[in-house]
Amino acid sequence: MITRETDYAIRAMLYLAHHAGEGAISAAEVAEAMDIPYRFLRRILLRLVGKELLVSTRGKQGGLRLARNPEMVSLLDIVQAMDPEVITLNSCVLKSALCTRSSYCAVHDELCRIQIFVNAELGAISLARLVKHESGREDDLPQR
Amino acid sequence: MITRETDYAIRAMLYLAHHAGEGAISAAEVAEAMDIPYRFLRRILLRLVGKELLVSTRGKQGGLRLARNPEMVSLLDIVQAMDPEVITLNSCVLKSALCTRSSYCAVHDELCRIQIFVNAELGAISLARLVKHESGREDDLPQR
DNA sequence: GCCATATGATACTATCTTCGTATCATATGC
DNA sequence: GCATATGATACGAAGATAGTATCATATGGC
Repeated sequence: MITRETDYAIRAMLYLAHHAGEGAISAAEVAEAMDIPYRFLRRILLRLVGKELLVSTRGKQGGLRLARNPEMVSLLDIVQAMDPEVITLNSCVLKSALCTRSSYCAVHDELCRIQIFVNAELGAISLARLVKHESGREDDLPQR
Repeated sequence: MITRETDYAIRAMLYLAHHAGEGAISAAEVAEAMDIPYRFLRRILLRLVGKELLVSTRGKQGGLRLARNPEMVSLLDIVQAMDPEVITLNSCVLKSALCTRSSYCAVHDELCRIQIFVNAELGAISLARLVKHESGREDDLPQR
């Protein structure tokens, strides 16, 4: 399950992707536009900067920008930046050694197979693609 | 994420599938064989009975049996019996009305698409298939 | 230089979920 | 009648989640 924290991270990245090339945008603006608690968002953005998905500039006129082109950032990048394990189907997919039921587990194999597909799909969804899909409905876009 | 509770439910169902046609098996035996805390398992089995995936008989010589053939029980059935929401990628997949960011959300659409695939895959994995896959390794099977 | 504005870093807290235990009631075969 | 089995709930500890608070630091404009 994607947590609300990760959901906020995706929304924030999407907002910045919508306004890519417009210079730095403040956390306050993102919080306001995307309806995210400001202080909570601050901590999330800090993490995204740490994971090098965003770059920040401090001081007046400072703010956040995408570190890469929207084409080069996937949902998987964001999800993994926020929590490397959050979307796994089952803990044994990651930590197979912990599955003590037997040395071979058919469930594990099946879940791994599905997990690989899910990760591939998330990896194929770029911010650019999401922005493009939403651009068909200008009314609903978050405006500055 | 599949919780440990759901994981235990799958293990228990698998054990009962392995021994389908052998009459009722007690919760104590399943707990012992599958290394699951007995009282915790009791509550899980109660739920599986309530969801009509298992049938129970009380009293001496009582216990649990699969309510259907192993071919007719999928991982999706078990997961949904334990927690209808647990495996969803994002809460907005289920409760789209709660997604207030905008009336249209590209992320929602993408996640829904992946979720549908995951559910279809889980629905296609029957207990019979899992038992068959494990049967190639008799050493690892839980024996009575 | 000073100050408003911006992020960096981290500590704290309330609530919810998860995992597991405990208790008592009820049914049944020998 | 008693050992053995499930039915139904209540309870509790630990961890995750969601959000708040505080202080430090950097920077542009006056």
